[in-house]
Amino acid sequence: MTSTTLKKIAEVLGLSISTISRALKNHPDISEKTKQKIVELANVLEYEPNVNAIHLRNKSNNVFGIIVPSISNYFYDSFIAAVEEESRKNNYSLMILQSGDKTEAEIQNIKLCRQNRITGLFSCLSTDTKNYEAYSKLKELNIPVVFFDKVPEEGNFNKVTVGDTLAATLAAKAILSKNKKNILAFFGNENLSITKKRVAAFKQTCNENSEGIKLTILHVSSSLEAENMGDKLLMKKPDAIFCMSDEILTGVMKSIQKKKLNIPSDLSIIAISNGFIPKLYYPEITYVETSGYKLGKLAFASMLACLNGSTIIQEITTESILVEGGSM
Amino acid sequence: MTSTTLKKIAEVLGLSISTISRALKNHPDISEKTKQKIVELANVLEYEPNVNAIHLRNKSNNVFGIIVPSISNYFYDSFIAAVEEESRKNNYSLMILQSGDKTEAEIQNIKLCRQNRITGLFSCLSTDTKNYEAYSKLKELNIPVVFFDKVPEEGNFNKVTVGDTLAATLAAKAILSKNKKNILAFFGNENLSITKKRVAAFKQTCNENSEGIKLTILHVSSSLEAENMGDKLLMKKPDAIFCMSDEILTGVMKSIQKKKLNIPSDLSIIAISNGFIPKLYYPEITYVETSGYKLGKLAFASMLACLNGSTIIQEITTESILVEGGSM
DNA sequence: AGTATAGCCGCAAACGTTTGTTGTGTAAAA
DNA sequence: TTTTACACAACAAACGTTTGCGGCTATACT
Repeated sequence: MTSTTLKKIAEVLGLSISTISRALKNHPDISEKTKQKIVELANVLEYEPNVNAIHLRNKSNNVFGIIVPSISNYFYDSFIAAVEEESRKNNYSLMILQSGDKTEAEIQNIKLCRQNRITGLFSCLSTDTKNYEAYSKLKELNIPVVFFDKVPEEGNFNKVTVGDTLAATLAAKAILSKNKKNILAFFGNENLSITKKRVAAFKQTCNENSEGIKLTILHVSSSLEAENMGDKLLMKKPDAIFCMSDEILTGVMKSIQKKKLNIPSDLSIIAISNGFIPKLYYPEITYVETSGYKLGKLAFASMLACLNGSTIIQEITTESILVEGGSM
Repeated sequence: MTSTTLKKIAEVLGLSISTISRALKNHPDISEKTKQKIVELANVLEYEPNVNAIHLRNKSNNVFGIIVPSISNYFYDSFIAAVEEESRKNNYSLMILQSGDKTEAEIQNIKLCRQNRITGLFSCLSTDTKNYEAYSKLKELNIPVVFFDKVPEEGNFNKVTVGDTLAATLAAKAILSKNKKNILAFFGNENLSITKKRVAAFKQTCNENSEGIKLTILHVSSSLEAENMGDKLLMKKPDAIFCMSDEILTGVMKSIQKKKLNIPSDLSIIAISNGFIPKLYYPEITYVETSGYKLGKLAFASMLACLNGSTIIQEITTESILVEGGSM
């Protein structure tokens, strides 16, 4: 069975195609009686406009692209979920691409987006992407780009990020307020701006209240590495541990379980997280929330602003809150 | 800046549009010299074919739809990741929709797919979807549908599922081989075919080797419920626990950690899982693997078969393997 | 020299819309 | 009755491709 078109309806009713088109869009030029007849038949025949034809004609295709390192990630998932929700609400569809955190794949994806003449792009940079030329080209084509999470350090781009500084500060304060003295802080790849900001804020907060505090800062690049470092450094009896991400937290927690340490009596632990992983443990881990979902909503709003002609380059940051588990 | 079209290239070179089109597709009718000139200019001008025009002309749009209950789910994520990989490799794009496990949203999504004239649909049923009419309509329009994970119990549909029976059997055997006698088995919503199959297989395997075995079967519908049931039933000193899913496992594990029980000395635990959650604990939980990734690859192969005109209705099941952690 | 045969390329229609312009018929105003 | 106006609907072009068919030129064959 072939799908029904304006032409088919027109033939059945003995009217012209343009009349059908206008009737279906409730154009005032068409009389009520005619409209009724047309709408009725359209329903019977289950008319669905051909989006390709529409987009071809209108030179716009109502599709957003979205590039994430990986789709199997609770943070990006919830980001995507938020964008998807808003997109649907606003009659856009979504094209989701994974970069695998590789610059090459990222560029390939951008090209794919160009080919598909997307309306706008949400993108999260791969760890070692330093060249933003491909993005600049999109801007030349009048395709707005909103970066999220991992964003370019410079350049005139729209960015939405979690409040790294605030989040790390909150976590540090939570630790200090419990009078902890021997703090072990785990961070990720030190080249990422996200890491730099968190380290800086964490350090500063600790320094401001440094009365006999011993702070050890570690950089690890995987869950396994975090676990191994934990295995070594737990011997030194830290009384508080900070994990900058879920991935790190899972590694450290394995190390803690291995040693059968009790939380929070033997040591406290706190993380920056989206919330899923911390709630997996008992007691639940106290964390500073960085919501991918909220970030997604913000990103979408920023995108909409661009589409409505706003030329202001925005750099938005989400608020963070402390969510108490039982690990402090 | 406006994008370059065949027409533009044609004008610059003083050739006809059709010649450009053919040259770019390496049609034998066009001479090598002309081809070279054209390809060269196309590169300089960064020509990208307009997919909407192509799809309009060809009446096919190389987009697959994929409906999942939720995108924030490790199992579905890896399923999507696999399909996305294959799609890209085969020059398709993907339209990802979430049903939120609600029939209403599911139907809405199917409609969206129809509107976009997708090439094919991958769908996972919502828990209480009983009416497959919307899917039948797709088939009438010659749009192939491949169901995955949660599939219709009847009806002539293509389905790919994890090997529920085999997986549950493997898990039960693993438990029995360790000579456990007091088994607590957690299952999900008992209306789902997936649950029914797993319960049946698990029971049967236990019965076949039932020498003084006490088997308690529970149905829970959330992680929290699993945790609560665990809080109660752990008093009865089971020596082995089975969890049919990640969600249930996380609940039970909290309950176990709460009671500071030791795994595997106090009790053993085994789950059916994709593998992410079990590896979060120490010792890592032994599980029977049901890979969303593999399922995705299978689903895609099935879809391709449909597209190539195969009219055979397939019902494929993935193999499961036991992955040893330290929890048995 | 005349005809057949390639080799190379252009014409034009079609895919399904949208929309500016033009063309009817009828009713109200002059 | 003639003009003016308006309500309603049709015409046609355009969006960027693809592709069957036909046309032209030059070479090869009789």
